Amino acid sequence: MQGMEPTIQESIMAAYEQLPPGERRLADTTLSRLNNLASYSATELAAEARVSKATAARFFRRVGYQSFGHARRQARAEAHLASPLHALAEVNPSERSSDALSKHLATDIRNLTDTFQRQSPKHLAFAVNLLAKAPRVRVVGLRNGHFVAQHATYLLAQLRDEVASLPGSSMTPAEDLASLRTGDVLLVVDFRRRAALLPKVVSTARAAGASLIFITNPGMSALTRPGDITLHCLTDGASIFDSYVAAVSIVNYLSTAVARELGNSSRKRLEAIELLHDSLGDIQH
Amino acid sequence: MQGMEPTIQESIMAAYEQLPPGERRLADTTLSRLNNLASYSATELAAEARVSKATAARFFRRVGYQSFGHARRQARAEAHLASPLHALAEVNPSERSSDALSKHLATDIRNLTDTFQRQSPKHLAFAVNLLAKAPRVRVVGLRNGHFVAQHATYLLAQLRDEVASLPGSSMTPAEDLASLRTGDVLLVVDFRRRAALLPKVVSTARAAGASLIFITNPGMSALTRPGDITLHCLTDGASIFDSYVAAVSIVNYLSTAVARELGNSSRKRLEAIELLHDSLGDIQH
DNA sequence: ATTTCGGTGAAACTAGAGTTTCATCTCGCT
DNA sequence: AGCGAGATGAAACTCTAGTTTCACCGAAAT
Repeated sequence: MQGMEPTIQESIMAAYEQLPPGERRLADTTLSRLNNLASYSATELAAEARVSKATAARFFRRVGYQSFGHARRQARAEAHLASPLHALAEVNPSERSSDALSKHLATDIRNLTDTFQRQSPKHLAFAVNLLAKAPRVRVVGLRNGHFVAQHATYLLAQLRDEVASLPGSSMTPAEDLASLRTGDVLLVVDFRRRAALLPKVVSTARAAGASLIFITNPGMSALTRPGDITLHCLTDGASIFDSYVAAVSIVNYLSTAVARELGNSSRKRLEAIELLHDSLGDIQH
Repeated sequence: MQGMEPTIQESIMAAYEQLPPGERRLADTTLSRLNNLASYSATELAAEARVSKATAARFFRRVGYQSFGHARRQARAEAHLASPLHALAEVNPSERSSDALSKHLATDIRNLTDTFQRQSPKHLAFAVNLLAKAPRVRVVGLRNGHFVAQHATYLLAQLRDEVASLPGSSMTPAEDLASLRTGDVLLVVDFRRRAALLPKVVSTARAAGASLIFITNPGMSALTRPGDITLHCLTDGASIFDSYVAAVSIVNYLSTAVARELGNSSRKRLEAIELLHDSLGDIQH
């Protein structure tokens, strides 16, 4: 670990004994705010320690930083390390080779939490209601979104009738789209690097009077119109590939909520499917 | 609760739909920094969202604050109120919230962390090496595992040649399986409620001398044999449906690691695919 | 007692952050 | 096409936070 620059705390503690009284008070208040130091201004810290701004400026220089700004920047970097996410990511402290693994995990946890944090319960409830009550539900997702769309279709089809992925077995989605009517729902999975086909699908469905629900990442709003429901899912990847963990999680949540809303009817349907699979020997228990 | 001033998040979300594109990007970066928003300057946020400082100033005014300074002050007040990560607090057994959304999120975070915790770096590295170096890679997943298998195929096919999902376009996987030889890899996605077909696929591949990598949940080992690689993914759902978030995350991680292992060759392939898509007008940028 | 020297705050100074203005651009609408 | 309405960035501007200067103070040393 040699050659590593010291943390703020280490820098301050190293100098602590040599500090004059005023600066020592300042050191104390600084240390006590260490976790979110970056959100305090030098002036505030100075006031808290009952010293002048001048002393504050000198203090941060004395303990080794070029300026308060430098100390603050490092403080923020450290705060990031000390965050709960990082702690969780350190699942295996013995392994130093698991660095990429920790980073990956941290990224996905962040995607999940940030995604759910920004969901509006109202929008979610509205989406669930549509998915439960619409005469037909169609799901479309291309390229990156395709597998998410398939998952959604698979789950919803266990709960209710008239759920289908499109394009279905046929090559083009035209026929499937043609069957859409007012009141039907099109669930659109639309991620970065959208396929060129998608805008046409969407506008066709819109023209047919279908309600639209989008699962998309922030910054992809070009296809949406007022009245649509948009559920934003973060897709930041730790490396070259985007991560669709949050989208999969949202799909699961939506499906669960649809099941709850449908109540008995969906339960019966699930049981019927179960029975069918059993009699076909389709599943190994 | 009436008369209570809205939180930063609420303020932003309320205006979110009406925001122009630039300000919306800014809203996204702001929301993603919500935890320690106070430690960022408006200039930094603006740079992150690739908008001008002017837009940043307008943004905070538009969402209802007198100035950025007011927003920042409130952000710090909230940060001290709200737990570091509201959601993560719900993970531990205090369990005071009956909120379905939090429970769902907590379950998926637990799935992720527990899944990564139990991965052996050695097994992972071995799997990555196989996926990178094998002459052919085939991926199979049925029912619940199908969409995960598709995702894996989609990602790996961008990195190397000879990756395919099976069953492919044909109805039965027999022909695809027939082409497997010693040294090839079969990636098997095998979750609870396995389809009856899967054991046959696996035994055929084994007979052909292919190496087997399993992505499966704990307690499904019936198909594995010594020498296979098994990556266990938790699939506990918060409610009726199992959650495949951890599996999707592992697939992403594996693919990323394969890309790293292949280095230049995979980079070239990615670029070639990119170029191809562009020339086909397949993607909207 | 005098000198010296580091600590300190007031105030001048500077730098940089935040705001405002204004010209440009891009839509949607006639 | 032509015309608003709104979005946006560059640059001017303002203001505040941070730094520096400088005079003063008090304690230790002579």
